[in-house]
Amino acid sequence: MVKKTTPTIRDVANYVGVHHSTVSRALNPDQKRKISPAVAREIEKAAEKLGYYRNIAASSLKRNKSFAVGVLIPDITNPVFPPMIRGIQDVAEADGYTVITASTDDDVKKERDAFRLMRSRSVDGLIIATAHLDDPIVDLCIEDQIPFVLVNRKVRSDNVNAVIVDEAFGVKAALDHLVALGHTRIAHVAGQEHTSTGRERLKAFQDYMKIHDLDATLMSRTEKFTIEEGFSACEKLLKRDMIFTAILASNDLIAMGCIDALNKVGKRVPDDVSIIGGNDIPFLSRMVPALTTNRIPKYEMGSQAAGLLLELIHGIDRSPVVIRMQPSLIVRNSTGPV
Amino acid sequence: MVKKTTPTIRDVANYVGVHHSTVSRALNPDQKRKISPAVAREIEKAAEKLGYYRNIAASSLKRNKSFAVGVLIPDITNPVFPPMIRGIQDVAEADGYTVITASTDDDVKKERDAFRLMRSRSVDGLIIATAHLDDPIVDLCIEDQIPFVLVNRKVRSDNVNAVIVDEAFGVKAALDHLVALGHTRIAHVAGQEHTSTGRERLKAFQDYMKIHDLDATLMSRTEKFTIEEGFSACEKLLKRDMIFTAILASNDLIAMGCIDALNKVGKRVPDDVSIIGGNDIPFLSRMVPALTTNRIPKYEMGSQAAGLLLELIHGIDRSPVVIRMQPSLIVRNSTGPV
DNA sequence: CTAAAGTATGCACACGTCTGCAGCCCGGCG
DNA sequence: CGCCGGGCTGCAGACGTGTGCATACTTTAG
Repeated sequence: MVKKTTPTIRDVANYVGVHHSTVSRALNPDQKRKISPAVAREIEKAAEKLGYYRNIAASSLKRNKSFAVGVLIPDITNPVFPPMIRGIQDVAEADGYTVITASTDDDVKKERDAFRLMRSRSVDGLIIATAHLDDPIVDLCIEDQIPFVLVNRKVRSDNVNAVIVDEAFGVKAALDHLVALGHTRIAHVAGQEHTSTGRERLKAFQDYMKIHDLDATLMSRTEKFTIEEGFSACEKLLKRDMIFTAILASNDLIAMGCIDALNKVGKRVPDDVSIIGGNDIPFLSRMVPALTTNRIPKYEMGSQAAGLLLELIHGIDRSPVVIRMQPSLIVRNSTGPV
Repeated sequence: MVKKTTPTIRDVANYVGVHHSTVSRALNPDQKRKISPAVAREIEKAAEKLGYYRNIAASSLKRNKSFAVGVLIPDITNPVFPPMIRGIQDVAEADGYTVITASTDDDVKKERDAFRLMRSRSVDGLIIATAHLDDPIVDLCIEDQIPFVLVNRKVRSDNVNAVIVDEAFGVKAALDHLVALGHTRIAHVAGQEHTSTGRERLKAFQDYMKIHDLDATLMSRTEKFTIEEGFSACEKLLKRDMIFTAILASNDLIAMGCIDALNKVGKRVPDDVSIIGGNDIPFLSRMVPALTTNRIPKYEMGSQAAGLLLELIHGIDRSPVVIRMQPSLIVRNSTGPV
């Protein structure tokens, strides 16, 4: 058996008896009107019959357009991201775009590699969920004029398209809830300082505490949004012999780490310490304690970001917009009265 | 400001003062030895300086090789898959391959679309986690001579590369555990009949029950591996007034659905009914009840599959292998004595 | 009936990279 | 001194598709 070479546009053309340019036009939606309907139908039939697939590499080369968008995320294994990715995929694919995702582990070198890869594949746009407050990748995108939109995290400047969360609103709701339960000594376990999420949540915490005349110094930082980091940050808090009856954690994973650290020293949640997370990753309601958290619309954030990106790719230009999604506080039973 | 066009191999060549073919060779690891080290170094410097990225579309077109592999999964939102994907990405990327994933929702049409997409992008190989027992996509791969390996699910034939789980072993371990606890009336909530996972687990269940002279008719089927399906399947079981003290669910999500259904009618887990899931998705240990389950090595399954695929792509040919990974029963507290 | 306008298709080249072949230079050997 | 061989580089064509331009054919208006 001979190795079948995949059919090209010319094979289809020969089969039908027309020039290959005619086939090219017939198979391109926006050129199809130039071709007589009868011929077009015949070409489509032949293409189907021969098992023709357009060679995107060739198309991409000629048109200088890859019909692919890149997605940069810290880690696909973090449960926040799959729904976002799905949101992105659903709208991008509906418009004929392929999405290529890369995990960067919040590592600057991997981020650079991923960016180079995306450039090599000449993606038509980029969705970046890995942004640092000052991000060299973002600078590169601007310099190289690659359409991009940030999701989840933003950069310092507001002059960049982004779909993020109204952190101040979420933190206020969480703290209102704790205060209503009678808590006054509330600690914050902050996320990475160089991300907007970590920084903004911390700032909102401090602002709130100052306004309400509460102690804003009960605080510990983490270097990553992980259970392990939450665990050790909470341990530090405990070792410093600080007195607190509640913790606002920067996200759910950190909150889980805190719970572990508290349990380790015999403190119970919510009886001894109330705790609130952030993001609302799946299955929280089944856990014990079921974590009170700020839910963010992960899928919608992804689809919105993709929508925005497609607008940019299609050349619709207006000034950059920062879309802030409203989180909603989901009260479960990791919080209770003092 | 003029729109900068991205530099090509020719720009680099002009900059250095050599022919562009020399640049091409200098930048290709396996051709580099043909170039004098001095020139090669100079070219690399120039490429870096000018911000050159190889245009993969052009390269792909010429070499008839895309350095991309496709991954077909049912749904990226199902927590089983992200670790597998990560495993695939890590080994594929280490070898210079980009991975493109598509969610198919176990929908035949979407599977076909995804396959067409992968063909269009002329991926060098495919990893398929969506296989049905008889799968047209697999047939297409064979017909078109596209290297591929199955992961998670296999097809009827053993003559196809696959990395899967030793289901019989897992089911036996789970049922041994239940029997040791004194259970004799054990129900099975089966997964999709047209998948190897669903089918093999069911068969292992029936075989085991027969050997141990237990009632193998306590059974309900589902159409998807989801919480909702598990819920309604369990409801059916309950409505039929069957007496059982334990459930072996085909996977964790189905098990969760069963728990919900049991709770709804006031039955407690594990006091009234013991239950065992499958896969060990993340965070199970934090849930209540903490689900007893068969852990499968998700990341390793992904990385093994990718390794196998790369071998195929590199032309190493030997007869197809079916790798069966050993699951390990993780006993938590969704199971207890009768 | 003729000219203009419109429609449908063919022609040829370009996109950026790769690679077989040819040719050059240089050192070594007979 | 001439020839050979090996190392390095240039040359040119090809990969499959898209598109501006030319051309042939059809329709319409005057």
